[in-house]
This record gives sequence, structure tokens and C-alpha cells, in this order.
Amino acid sequence: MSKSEYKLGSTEQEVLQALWGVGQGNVRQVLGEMHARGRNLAYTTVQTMLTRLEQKGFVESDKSGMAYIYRAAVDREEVMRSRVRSVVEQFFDGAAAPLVLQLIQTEKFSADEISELHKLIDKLDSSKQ
Amino acid sequence: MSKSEYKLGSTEQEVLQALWGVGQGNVRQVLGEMHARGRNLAYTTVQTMLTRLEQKGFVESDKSGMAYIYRAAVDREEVMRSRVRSVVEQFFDGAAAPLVLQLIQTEKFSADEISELHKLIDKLDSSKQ
DNA sequence: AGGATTCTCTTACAGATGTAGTAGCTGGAC
DNA sequence: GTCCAGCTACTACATCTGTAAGAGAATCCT
Repeated sequence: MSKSEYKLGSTEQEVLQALWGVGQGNVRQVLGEMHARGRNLAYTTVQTMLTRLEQKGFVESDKSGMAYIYRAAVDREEVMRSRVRSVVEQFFDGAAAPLVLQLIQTEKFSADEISELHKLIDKLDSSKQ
Repeated sequence: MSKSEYKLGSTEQEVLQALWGVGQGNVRQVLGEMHARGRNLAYTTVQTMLTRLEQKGFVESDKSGMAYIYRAAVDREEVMRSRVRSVVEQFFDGAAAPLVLQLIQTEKFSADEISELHKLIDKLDSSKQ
């Protein structure tokens, strides 16, 4: 569901990211992914996070076998867009273009990335004309 | 100070934004700005937020006259960049270019913005070569 | 079957956050 | 000099978050 409330604590977010990473899995697998990412939490902590995420509707579970299998109930893309939106609203008064300018000016891009951008902009440009 | 910990609650952030908005002022002025932005809080709530922000080092105050005058101790730009960075890390594996692509593809830009972008990219392009 | 392993469920608890009331000080109005 | 309005300081309190231990149920190994 596209809840307008993507309000998660930081650890909750990390766990959700890990879950996106594994696609789907039980607590232990998510825990493993967290470890792989250098984040060491107790098994039960991850469990608590998954439970809370489920209560908030970000995650769904399925107990076919003996252990619950969790999977994200929200789209990574969607959450990402919502996060970007929030930055745009807060810092750029709702206009995305200034953020793009800012990114282009402060971040380093490879030549490949630049030509990629180039192509895209050209496309926009012509479709706009 | 460029603390790596820009960890603020959402209301704290709103108050900081309001303070950036007024530039500098006492509690009442910040409260006014919050109201102007459609956020109604009690006077003392804003006061508490400013105090906490000061404790965290995001705000400084000055009591020359009778009332404390608050001003942000951190740069809006800097906080913004840190927020953007965090999105880039979390969702784009650290690479900013994909975020730019994503923005260009999903957000609407005006013709002016597009040509602005165009110019910038061209500049990058040539300096890279 | 009995112990070891693995899960889930329940409970805990400290610190952060949102939100605000109240008491007391201080400078200006009269 | 007294009273009022505005400001700060202190206190409060419910929630949310991060973090996890412990108890009990299911499963598996031998």
C-alpha cells in the first residue's frame, strides 16, 4: 500500500534494506544479510524489527513451513522516491531541478555517466520542443 | 561543526528549517514562522526544540537583550548534502549518477531547467575530456 | 525417546522525541 | 510601587526506537 507515512527508525530501515537484499527469507537469513553488511544485531533484535515492520505494513510474512518467511510489502523504488521527494520538499521547495544541479556540481561523475546523462537530457530536450 | 551525526527528529528538523527561514530570531519569531508554514505548536514546544537543537549543536543562542536570539549553527547546504548523501548511500549504493537519472526520468522539468542542465552537462563533459 | 537446536512469543528497559504545562523572573505601563 | 506581559527554566509524560533476554514450542539428530 502506498502509505504516505514512510516513517521508520534507522535500524528499521536497515532491516528493510537487508530484506530487500535477500528478497525474502526468515529471520536468520535477514540477520545473515545484516551481518554481511557489517551490522551486528542479536537474532531477537532483527526479529523485533521485522515484527514492527510488519505491524507498520512494510513487510509481510508467511508461515507455511516452521519458520516465518518475510518479504517486503513495499516497493524499494517507491520508498526511494518518497525519500527523494522528502529531500526535495524540505530543501528545494519542491523543485527537483535544483537538486539535480546540485548533484551535478558536487558529485563526481565518470565519463560514461556523463555521456549517459547527456543522452537523456537530449531526449528530454527534443521531446519538450 | 561538521558533525557526521545529523540525527534529528522530524519536529526538530522542522524547527531548524523554520529557523533557517527567519535567519535568526527569538522563540516567538520561530514560532511565527512555524505557524506561517502551517505547523501549529505551543510556544514552549518550540522552545524545547530550540533548546534541544542547541544541546545537539545545531543552533546557537545569544542573550544580549532580554530574550535569547537563536540562529542555526549548521549550514543548510551542508545538512542538505548530508541528507542527499544518505539517500544515495542507501538506495544507489553510493553512486550519485543513478539518482540523477532517476530524477530526470521521473520528475518534470521546465524547458528552462532543461537547457540549464544542458549547459552544465556540456561544461562537465568538456572539462572531463 | 531424550537432548540439542531453532523458532516464536512475551516482556523489559533505557534513551530519544513530541508535546506542553507551570512557576518564577524581568522590564515596561501606569 | 505594583501589576502585566513576555520570556526562560524546570518538569512531566506518553510514544517510539534500539536492543535484547528468557520461556516455551517445534524439530531434528542419534
